[in-house]
Amino acid sequence: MSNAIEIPYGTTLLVRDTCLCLHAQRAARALARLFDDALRPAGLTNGQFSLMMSLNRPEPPPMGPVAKLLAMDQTTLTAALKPLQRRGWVDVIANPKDRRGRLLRLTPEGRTVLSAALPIWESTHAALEKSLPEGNAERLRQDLQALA
Amino acid sequence: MSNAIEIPYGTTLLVRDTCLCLHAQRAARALARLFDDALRPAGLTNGQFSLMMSLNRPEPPPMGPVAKLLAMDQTTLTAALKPLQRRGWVDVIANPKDRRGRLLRLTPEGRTVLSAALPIWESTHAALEKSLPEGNAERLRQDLQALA
DNA sequence: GCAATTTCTATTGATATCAATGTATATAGT
DNA sequence: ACTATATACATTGATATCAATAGAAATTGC
Repeated sequence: MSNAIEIPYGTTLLVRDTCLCLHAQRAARALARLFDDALRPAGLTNGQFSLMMSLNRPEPPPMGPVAKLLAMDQTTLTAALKPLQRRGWVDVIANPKDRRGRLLRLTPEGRTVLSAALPIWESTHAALEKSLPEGNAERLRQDLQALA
Repeated sequence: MSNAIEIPYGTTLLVRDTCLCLHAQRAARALARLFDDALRPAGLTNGQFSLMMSLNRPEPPPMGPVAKLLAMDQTTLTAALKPLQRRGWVDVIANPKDRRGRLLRLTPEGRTVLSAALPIWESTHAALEKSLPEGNAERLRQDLQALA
């Protein structure tokens, strides 16, 4: 008898075909590339666009809620802010209501960049939705929402 | 009159709620955390699990098709292989049929690690599917597949 | 008011992701 | 065979992602 560990090839195919995590990572990579390419002329990645858009509020939000909204680790958010701060598109200011925390505020330059990127997002997203069967976009949004 | 650029808050909310790319990134992050946590005792991340599982084939595959299967950049794959090679779980060998290319092969140790991780994946994925409404998992898989 | 706990964020180290570029080999056109 | 093009992969540099840890300030229990 053999001690060799064998995972049946059929099992491999099953995991490949059914793993929701793998499917989500694949789709996330593909969509990231799509929007990164489209937004490149505006100088933003898809993540930077989403982050900056989430900061366009009447009142600058603290970091915690923004990280939660984007379903990302707080340390990831800290790192993601660095290049945006460096370019002068986002200010990280003290929170007068809570001296532990910071507030994230778009600068006027940041708003200019973001508004230039907005029509690119609109056309790219419209083309994407059009490429999906009727109704699938909304259904997909709801299904994804249930995971995050 | 003012030159200030203003993106209406309503536009921000619309982008947040409808952007498929953002929804996909959020879901991908959430599922990555779920499986990373579950697989940690096995010493694998979700991405390493998917990658190693994709290498469990009758014949060791070249890098290109593996990168395509995972919908990742080829340079990402090269980088992802580094820690697996270092730990002796994957061998990168010359391709006798094409001297430009390499073949990726699980080592016996790699198969041991992978087979230990497999039941963790099974239980984690079963629990995940159970948490979704009946039929949504399969539908979601198909919708995600259409994107990647 | 004080101590214990919790919350908010930063830092460090490891891995993941991709663009840009370069090198080697294979393939196609002639 | 020769040249031009295409393919396969590595390297570098920038950003993204998270765990582990630590510090500071707020909150809670008393």
